[in-house]
Amino acid sequence: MRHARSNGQVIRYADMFAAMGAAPRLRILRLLLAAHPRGLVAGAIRQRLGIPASTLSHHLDTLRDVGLLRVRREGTFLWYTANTDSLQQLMNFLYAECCTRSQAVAPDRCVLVRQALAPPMRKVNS
Amino acid sequence: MRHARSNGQVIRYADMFAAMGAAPRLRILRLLLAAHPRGLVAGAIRQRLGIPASTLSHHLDTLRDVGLLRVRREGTFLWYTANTDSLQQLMNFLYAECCTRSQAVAPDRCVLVRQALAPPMRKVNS
DNA sequence: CGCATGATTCGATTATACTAGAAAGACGAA
DNA sequence: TTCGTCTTTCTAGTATAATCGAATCATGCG
Repeated sequence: MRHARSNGQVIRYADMFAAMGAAPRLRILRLLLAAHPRGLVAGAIRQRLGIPASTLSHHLDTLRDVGLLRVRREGTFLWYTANTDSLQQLMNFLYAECCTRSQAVAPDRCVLVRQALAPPMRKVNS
Repeated sequence: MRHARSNGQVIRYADMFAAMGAAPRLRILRLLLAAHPRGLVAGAIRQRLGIPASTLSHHLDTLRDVGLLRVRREGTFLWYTANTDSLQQLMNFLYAECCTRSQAVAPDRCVLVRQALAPPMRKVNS
């Protein structure tokens, strides 16, 4: 049944949106994207955002549970990185819903498409 | 202070993600996008998704509060439509974080860019 | 007005999420 | 092994969200 899968997909993306739907977690994600692909150790995130360690750990868990983060250990440090595959899927889902399945948002009004279509910028002095 | 604004923007997008972060609401949004630009009356959404009227009303409120929905009255009916401006901003935020501010996701791995770059499909018989 | 219909608000319950101090686990170095 | 550091789990309190029946509001019609 094709519908069952599509149903599960909606739940999956809803979970991802929910994980991003809290300011502390969205900030974490932004930080990790800016630090990509190296990522950051938990302590560095804690220090930059001023979040208590236990609170941060739960937020990282939430993001990891939905597949938005990956983690690898290096000695006593845990390196967190954004999972770009998931983010890509999420963007494509959003684009599909808004611009493909419907014409709600015209494709050429998305930054991505505008950039792809635009002639390369000329660098200007000063 | 530039930081304050960026801070507020993060909160705004987090709120939008949170609103989409529940399966019933994401389904509502999908439905309204598919029905764009006409939208749907509340009763039609209720019937299609099988949600009790009062529950649905709260979900619609949540989506409207963050600016993802618009509503207009026509007689006793309330027509709900997706707010494409907000969705566009949200997509562009996501793209900026993933592909511009960082190179986490290569721009050409986004459906949008691929579509814009690809040569037009040739229509095939049968 | 009196009534029917569409939709929201009220009221209440239940469930889930957020937060964070304290304790415990994991690892490396001496 | 003992210690120190990094991080997570435990525990618990508070807050917010989800749900839905009943009551209410809004509108149009006869």
